Amino acid sequence: MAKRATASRAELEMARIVWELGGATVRQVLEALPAERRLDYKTVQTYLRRLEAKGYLTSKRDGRTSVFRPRVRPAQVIRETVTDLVDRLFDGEALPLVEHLITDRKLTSDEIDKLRQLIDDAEESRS
Amino acid sequence: MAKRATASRAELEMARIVWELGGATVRQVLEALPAERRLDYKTVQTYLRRLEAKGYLTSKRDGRTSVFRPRVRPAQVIRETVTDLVDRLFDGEALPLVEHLITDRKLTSDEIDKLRQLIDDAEESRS
DNA sequence: CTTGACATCTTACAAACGTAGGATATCATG
DNA sequence: CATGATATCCTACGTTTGTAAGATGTCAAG
Repeated sequence: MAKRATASRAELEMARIVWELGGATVRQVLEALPAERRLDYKTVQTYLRRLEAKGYLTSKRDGRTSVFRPRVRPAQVIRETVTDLVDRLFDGEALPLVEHLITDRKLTSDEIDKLRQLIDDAEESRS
Repeated sequence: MAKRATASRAELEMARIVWELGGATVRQVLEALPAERRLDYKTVQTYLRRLEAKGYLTSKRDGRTSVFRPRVRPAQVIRETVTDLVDRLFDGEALPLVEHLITDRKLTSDEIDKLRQLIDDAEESRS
């Protein structure tokens, strides 16, 4: 595990979009941001550049534009980020966070069904 | 909701301990930290002071020692923190995070049982 | 060809963070 | 009472973060 520097909150926000699109230009990321998140083009560019420097993304020049693509697997970054949160806010226990998510964020009944399914699956693959 | 400044990662780590203990001195927080987290007494003190300045804690002098206590409800801070994470990393969707927690962090079967219970309860109180 | 529009690259810059040092007061103990 | 341990208060300081400006290049349209 090459220990890359941790990505900041704003950087992760950009990274997620790149993951979702599979790869993206600065402009595409900018446009994929929620409407209320009004950032300058240059700002987004800075974040993507920093993510590249930190090893999260690679860029390839296509004409006069750079296309950024994922370099580490999202699941990996998510794991690290969530682990850090769980460690700091929940003393390393995952369940309280799940509990918070279920009780505090009102899940729809669809989501609850889906969740039940997930649990069954998880239990099945439990040794 | 008086918009207090967001607490940093290290600060939240301290806040959690104060919540857990109900109230604590610098030394108590220091000693409650995981062994591998080797921070200076003064560092912890700085975090607690900053948390107080940001409105998360209050302090009361007891002799020559200050006792810090929670000023905002933990659940509130957790909600804000988790919401931010979910927004940035999961596009606002809570379920994928739950999914990650269930599949990626191996929950024990005890935890899975507890989880089922939580879900049933949640469904019950669903309108 | 000139002029926008859009890119990149480099640089900036204040605020927040992580982490602690110094100065100084106080309390227990030899 | 001198001394070490422990506290507080205030100050510091390099790094990261969030956010963008300036300089410069390029392509497409009039």
